[in-house]
Amino acid sequence: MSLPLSLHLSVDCVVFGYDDDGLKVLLINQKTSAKDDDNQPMSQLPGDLILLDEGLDQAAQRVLHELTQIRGVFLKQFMAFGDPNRVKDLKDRAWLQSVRNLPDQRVVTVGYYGLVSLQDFDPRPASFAGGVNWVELADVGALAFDHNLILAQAFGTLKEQLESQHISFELLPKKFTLTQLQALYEIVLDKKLDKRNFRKNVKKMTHVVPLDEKQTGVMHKPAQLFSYEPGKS
Amino acid sequence: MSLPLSLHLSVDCVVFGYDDDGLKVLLINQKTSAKDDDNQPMSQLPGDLILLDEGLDQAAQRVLHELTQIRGVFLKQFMAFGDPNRVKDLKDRAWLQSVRNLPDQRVVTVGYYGLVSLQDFDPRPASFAGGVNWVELADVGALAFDHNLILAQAFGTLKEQLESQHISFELLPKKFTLTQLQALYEIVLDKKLDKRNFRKNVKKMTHVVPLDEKQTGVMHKPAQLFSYEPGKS
DNA sequence: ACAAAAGTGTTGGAGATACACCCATGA
DNA sequence: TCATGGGTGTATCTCCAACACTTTTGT
Repeated sequence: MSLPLSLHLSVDCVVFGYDDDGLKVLLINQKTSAKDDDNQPMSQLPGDLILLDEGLDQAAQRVLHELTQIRGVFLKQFMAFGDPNRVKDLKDRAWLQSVRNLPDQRVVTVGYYGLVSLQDFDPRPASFAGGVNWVELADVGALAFDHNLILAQAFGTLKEQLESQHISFELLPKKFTLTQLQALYEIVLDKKLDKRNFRKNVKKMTHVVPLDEKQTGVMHKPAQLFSYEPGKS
Repeated sequence: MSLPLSLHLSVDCVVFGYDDDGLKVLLINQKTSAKDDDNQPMSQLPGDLILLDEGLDQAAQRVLHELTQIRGVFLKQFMAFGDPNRVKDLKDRAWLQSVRNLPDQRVVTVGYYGLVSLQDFDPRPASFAGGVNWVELADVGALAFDHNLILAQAFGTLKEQLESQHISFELLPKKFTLTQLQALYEIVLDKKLDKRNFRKNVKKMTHVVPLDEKQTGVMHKPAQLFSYEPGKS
């Protein structure tokens, strides 16, 4: 039986991005040390150790910014992952040894999920520290550590909280059409919705307000634009 | 800016217990060192540091058992608490110094909520390491560290998940009446429910099955007993 | 017989679902 | 004028809320 000892704590951010193509997740490539064998580098969620004097939410914002240049997005804690062997897998050892002082130290991580509008936020993050990619959810392959598990849990949480928490608007441009909002719901909830009924429901949401503005440059009847007003009711 | 350093990780368990008197939470008294000034000892949630080679869920079960003799209850992680100052408050320093090797070390904690039936589980825990008490939710005073916050969050989570997660049955005896089930719902959700409508809804839950058994020893019409069958649908 | 909680159906209203056509724009 | 998605109302059904009396036991 081992003593209670110190360990490392990290945050990992599962950032979902949405545009008309669908729902994507932000992944970074591990920078493989130059001399490394060049199988393609492994992908992982943006995450890193927390600093000694910062809070968890703060750490998540900092780490995401440092690794991807994205700043100030909605990020919410959803679960801690503490399997004692979660960073012990063979496939992950080389990379850990190249970046950590104590590569064998146990690491517990706190998962955050984040939401971004790819359209007007356009966080095409400066490639830095490897590479940063938006990957379609369906195209996500094997990730480092237990990051596939973390991603799956984050997506589950997103589904659960989409309706109750007003978070859909984080994924949309500031000005959006009802069709965009509906498409987002359909993707996340993975079911088709009826247009008229959907709009009836949106009319009841007092925090979704119509703007005096319409879509332009489309080759069909331009849609009314709406925006999200968190203040309202 | 400080370096990423090791820190301590703990688990804290918010164990709710239910009987006909209502909903209670399990608290322990901090063992004050003998020479200590004897203001009444401070109460806290059962919690302790995790060991180096155990998972989080496992740690929660172990810690709860060590501190309260309770074993094998439903425990579910709900949130990590990582404010860098959460164990730095003056009121908590004396106790930390008496029990920890590194009393100044930052501690991040993972919160678990648990559910127990006080009736047939009857976990009147052996008094050990101070004292163990079931305290009515309304009577909970100031707790050590940020434990009031943790308790509040746990109760919020319980409310949210009571209906969706089949967890009400953890709080009831193995054999229960529909009136008991309804009373539990009324306490947790803090609203009165209609008896007939409630029973209509329960009839739809295929995992609540009637037994060939009735209440005995009551001075009124004895109620049908039911039990929870997790297997069913 | 009485007290005390168990058990049981019906009705009305609100909210959800299903469904099809005309409209404004750019090409 | 045509193609494309935007925008709108009604009928039905399901689900939820409200409501009161009879039954069984112990004393």
